[in-house]
Amino acid sequence: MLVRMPSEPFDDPRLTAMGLLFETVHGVGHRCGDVFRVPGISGSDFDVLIRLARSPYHSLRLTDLASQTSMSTSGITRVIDRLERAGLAERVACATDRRSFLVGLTDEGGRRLTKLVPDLTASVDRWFTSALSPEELDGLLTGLRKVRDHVHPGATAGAHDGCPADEPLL
Amino acid sequence: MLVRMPSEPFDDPRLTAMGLLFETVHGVGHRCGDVFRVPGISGSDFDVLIRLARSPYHSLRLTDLASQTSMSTSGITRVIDRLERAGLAERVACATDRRSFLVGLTDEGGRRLTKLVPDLTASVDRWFTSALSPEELDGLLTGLRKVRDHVHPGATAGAHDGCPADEPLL
DNA sequence: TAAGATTGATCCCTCAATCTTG
DNA sequence: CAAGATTGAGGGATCAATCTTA
Repeated sequence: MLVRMPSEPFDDPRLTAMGLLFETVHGVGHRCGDVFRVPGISGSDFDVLIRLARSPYHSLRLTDLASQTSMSTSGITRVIDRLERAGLAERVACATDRRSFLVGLTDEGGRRLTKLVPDLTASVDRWFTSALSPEELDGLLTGLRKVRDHVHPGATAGAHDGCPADEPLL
Repeated sequence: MLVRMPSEPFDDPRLTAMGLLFETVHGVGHRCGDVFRVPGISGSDFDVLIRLARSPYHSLRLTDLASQTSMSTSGITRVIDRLERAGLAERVACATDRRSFLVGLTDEGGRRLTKLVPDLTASVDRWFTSALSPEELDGLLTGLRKVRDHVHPGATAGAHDGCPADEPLL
């Protein structure tokens, strides 16, 4: 205990930069999370829902959801279990590959999302984007985009390439 | 299923900005996390260890760790349980307030951290800071700092104000 | 053999309730 | 009563193993 240690390596600017990055999202998540945590939806649930809403025919394969969200396939399985149990999404067997499932947004899922998004947008504005000038925000987003592409190429993976029909599910 | 929905509210730039923020940290965490995950240290464990290392006398109160890290006091209790079990930190009863504990870094904890940090710094450099030009990084950090201060004032809380002795623990 | 999905075990965190001390 | 810390219950994520299909 109580070793006298050179604090230099612990104050490396790259380390503090990472610390800042984590503290910031943690804080933003904490502030904005209440919006969907109240109606019993987790952050991952919301992430999946909005990705479905933005996809053609409101559907994606489980695998594509996994790679887009950087979650394990196991994790996605459980998210969809929850959403299906809540009636917000549903699995549809893939016509061209019998190993695979598409996940589609239900009407109720769409309604819930539509109800939720304005509040969330306001909250994000309140706690994140409005804290910066347009120039500052632009600088931040440019940096983020570049880092994101560096650590996670394929963030937009599976936007309907192989299996999923380019036709409505039903 | 398959409602035709206006995708406009779902593509609100503030929402995509938040999505980008989350994707980025998630990606960076995933890339750099192996450095400490391998020797069986979680992200929160590391966060606590390095905060201790940076504090005077390598010690902080549980409560202060909680507010600095934005974790619940319960969460901090369990982190310290793990670190104590691993011999990397130890509780010391607070002399001036018998409800409170200081947590101090052990010699072994200091060694482990010293061993870990260079690898981590290299990994952060590899996956985060080196992806940007100095100007871009500067813009990113400026924005982050501003948002962080907005959502989480008191990030530096408890840097020895009340209880903790301004003297060595032992 | 590999890809898509699921299951069981386990880890980490939070909330609510509780105990002790100020 | 308020503050510091701990405990039990429960949610959410991962890994490794497994099953089915390509």
